[in-house]
Amino acid sequence: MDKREQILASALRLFVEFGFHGTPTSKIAKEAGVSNGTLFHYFATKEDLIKELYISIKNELNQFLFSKITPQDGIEAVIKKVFIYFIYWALENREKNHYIQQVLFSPHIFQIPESVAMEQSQKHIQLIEEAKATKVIKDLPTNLIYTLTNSHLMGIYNYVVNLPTDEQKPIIESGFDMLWDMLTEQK
Amino acid sequence: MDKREQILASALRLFVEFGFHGTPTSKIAKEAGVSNGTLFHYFATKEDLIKELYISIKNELNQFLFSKITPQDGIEAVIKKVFIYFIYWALENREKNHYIQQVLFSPHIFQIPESVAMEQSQKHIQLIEEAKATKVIKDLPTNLIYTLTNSHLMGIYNYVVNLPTDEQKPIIESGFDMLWDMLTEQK
DNA sequence: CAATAGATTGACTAATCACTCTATAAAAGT
DNA sequence: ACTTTTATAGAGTGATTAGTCAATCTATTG
Repeated sequence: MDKREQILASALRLFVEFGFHGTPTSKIAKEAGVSNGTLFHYFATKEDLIKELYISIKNELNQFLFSKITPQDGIEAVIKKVFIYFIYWALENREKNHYIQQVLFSPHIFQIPESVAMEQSQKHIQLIEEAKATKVIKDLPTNLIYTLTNSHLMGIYNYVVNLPTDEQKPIIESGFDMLWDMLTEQK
Repeated sequence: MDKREQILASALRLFVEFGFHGTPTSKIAKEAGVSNGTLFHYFATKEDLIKELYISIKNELNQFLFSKITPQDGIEAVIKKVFIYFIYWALENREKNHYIQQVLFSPHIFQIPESVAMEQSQKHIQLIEEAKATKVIKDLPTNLIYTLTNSHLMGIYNYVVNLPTDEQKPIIESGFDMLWDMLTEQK
């Protein structure tokens, strides 16, 4: 792992444990095994570090999610895969998931340029639009569906994260079914 | 408003705008119109201030929610009222709602004693237990219902907060219906 | 009214921290 | 081989900040 990544990895661990305030750049550098100066060679400011860490995690997550879908998947299968694999990713990458939330509810979120935020949600928005267009799901505002899906995901995650591994799967599955029932017309 | 409350009010505003790190105690004191020393007379540490602000907001919210229910309300009506009024409270108290989330996804949350956290969720848990016992809602784990309800609430709030006032009500209403459908047996 | 307790002030301090700067080493380019 | 660029180190710095303290002011009480 190169120094830049080493720094990001240490920053992640420390920010999640001690918060942005509670984590001096010196401590990050130390834990990453680099000097103070090196940290500022890669990241001009601490704020930059916070921001780039957020962006890199988001990108990693998106790449992971969309690597799981195959061309022959129908829209429902795609959405289900994105849902299910998000939970598994979050469970395997708890710190990263926590970090995303931490930034989301902090003033640092305003440092993320609108364009970057858009780019990251774009593919998800497209999925919803497609599902709406093909009448698979209800005709609710796209943003409402997007927001509700995200919060439902966080809800399921928050519950299963405290469960023993073997009890997680059924909850995750029925978690998806609940959402799906909510988004599709009742027959 | 006495000085203690003045300090809490200023802290709220500044913490939400600039974050915990970005808000020096001196700035809080200044904005509250008290001296530095006075702030530390009421709150031994900055951490204490963060913690007590959180607890006071949570208590205020709970008191508000349960003041809305009347003895003749059935369990469904009670749950609906708690749901709907939470959204209205959050819309009227955006900073307070934001602050709660901010603490929730920060390391400061670990400063809140377990007992206080329990006390605050207890009444909500009881509602769910009662609804389950009277077979009004599905027999899912209470904690799962609690978590899903909370995240659904946040989802609805996040959506309606950007809407013009007159478009909020129908979304909030159908937001409740969606949740209710999810939690009750399909007929 | 005297005495005690609590409230308030603001200057002060010890510590911390983000970031700079200079020096050197390594890599890349020509 | 020589020059330029990039990477790394780590001591140093100026600014900031949480929290202290001694002094004064303001109720409250016996």
